[in-house]
Amino acid sequence: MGITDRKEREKEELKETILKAAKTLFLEKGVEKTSMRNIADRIEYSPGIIYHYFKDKNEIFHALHQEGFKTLSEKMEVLSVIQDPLERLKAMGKIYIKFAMENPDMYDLMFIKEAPLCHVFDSEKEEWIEGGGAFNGLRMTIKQALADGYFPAHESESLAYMVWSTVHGLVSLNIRKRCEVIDITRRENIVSDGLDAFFKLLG
Amino acid sequence: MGITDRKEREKEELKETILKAAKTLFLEKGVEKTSMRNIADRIEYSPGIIYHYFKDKNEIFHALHQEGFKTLSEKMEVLSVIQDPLERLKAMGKIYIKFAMENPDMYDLMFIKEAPLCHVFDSEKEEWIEGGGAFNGLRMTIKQALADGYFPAHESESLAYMVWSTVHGLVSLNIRKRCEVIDITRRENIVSDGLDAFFKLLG
DNA sequence: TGGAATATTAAACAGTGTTTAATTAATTTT
DNA sequence: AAAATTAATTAAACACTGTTTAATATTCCA
Repeated sequence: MGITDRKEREKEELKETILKAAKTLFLEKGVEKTSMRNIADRIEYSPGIIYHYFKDKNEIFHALHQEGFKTLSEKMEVLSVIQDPLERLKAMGKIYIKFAMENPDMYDLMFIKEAPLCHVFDSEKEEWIEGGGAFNGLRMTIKQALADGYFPAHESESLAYMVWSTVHGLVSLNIRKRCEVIDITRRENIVSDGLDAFFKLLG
Repeated sequence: MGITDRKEREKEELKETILKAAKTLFLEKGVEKTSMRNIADRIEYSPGIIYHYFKDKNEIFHALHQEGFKTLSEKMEVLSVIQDPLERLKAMGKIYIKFAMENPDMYDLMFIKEAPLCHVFDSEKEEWIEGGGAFNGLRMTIKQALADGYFPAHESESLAYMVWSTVHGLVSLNIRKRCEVIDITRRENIVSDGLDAFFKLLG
């Protein structure tokens, strides 16, 4: 039946409209400072309607959260052509940081904010699927590096976490404006300079 | 005159009481979820009174912020006896992480949350004094390390930022519950294991 | 066309940070 | 000591917030 299909589509459309408006506002003025009424105003509907499409504000957040991970993992796809694990690792770091610096609010949503993660993995103890997939790419690369003789005496899981921590630290301190302590002449490029320093350390 | 002094002291006392109540609640249920009425309830005063001692909620946050930095810098004092810069750097990392893991909510307040930093350095462009002091200790240690021949071809500012980023990343990903991606058998000790991996990389 | 289902809304509820004017208490001045 | 002044404290209000409810408008199918 094409009719029910179209109905479904139209329903999906409004859902999409809500999501788009929410995204704009969330990334513009932050999640906390965006109210349901703000979203409703923007799409020219009453606030109540949103609750027909999303359980609550957190569910909207969660939908955008997933969207962000999809975008990031798409950007990581180009890595498959890089054979050398160390080179791939470095390229990975660059992509990660580029994504974070180009979409700071989305990065914030994905990795810094706290609110709604319970939503993400608490349900059915499925352990944060999106994030797990992304981290697995890093883990595999590290494992291959170890197998190829890089980083002797290291162990994959803690090394992978440490690598992730470094790139996350570089961008999150910057996003959350803790870089005021950095020498002003170095501040502008401190994130990529820090990444280079890390690469130098990796060898 | 002792009388005005005592008055001053009594005034300070209520301020201290507010601060203590706010701290308890902030660290118990988070800053966002603690309302001014909650604080007022706890000290058995009306909500309005708080505004006689603090401009707004942010100012309370800021006061606790400073307190956290004082505590952390006190813990760093023992470092002065360590001569070798690399050893001192490692000890620094351990203290930093220990502080963060023992006071996750305070750490969150100091380095992860975003709200009130404008308060901290925007006033008089004095550039985030507390944080600057703490970072300077790291910077000095790194500079000494470079002077002593450690980390050849590295440069102090970006290296210092990278080191800070790594330890911050290690703890902040953990505090903000992004460690669900880590192998469950390794999860409990992943922060200190990650730190060890970093130390191994430093040499 | 009438009845059922759905979409949408207006209104209410309990909460928020903050400001205001009023009230109580303390201090100083007469 | 009494009155006037100042400070401390409060109750009430304002304009918000997320969410729920019952009522209304719209659409669909028989």
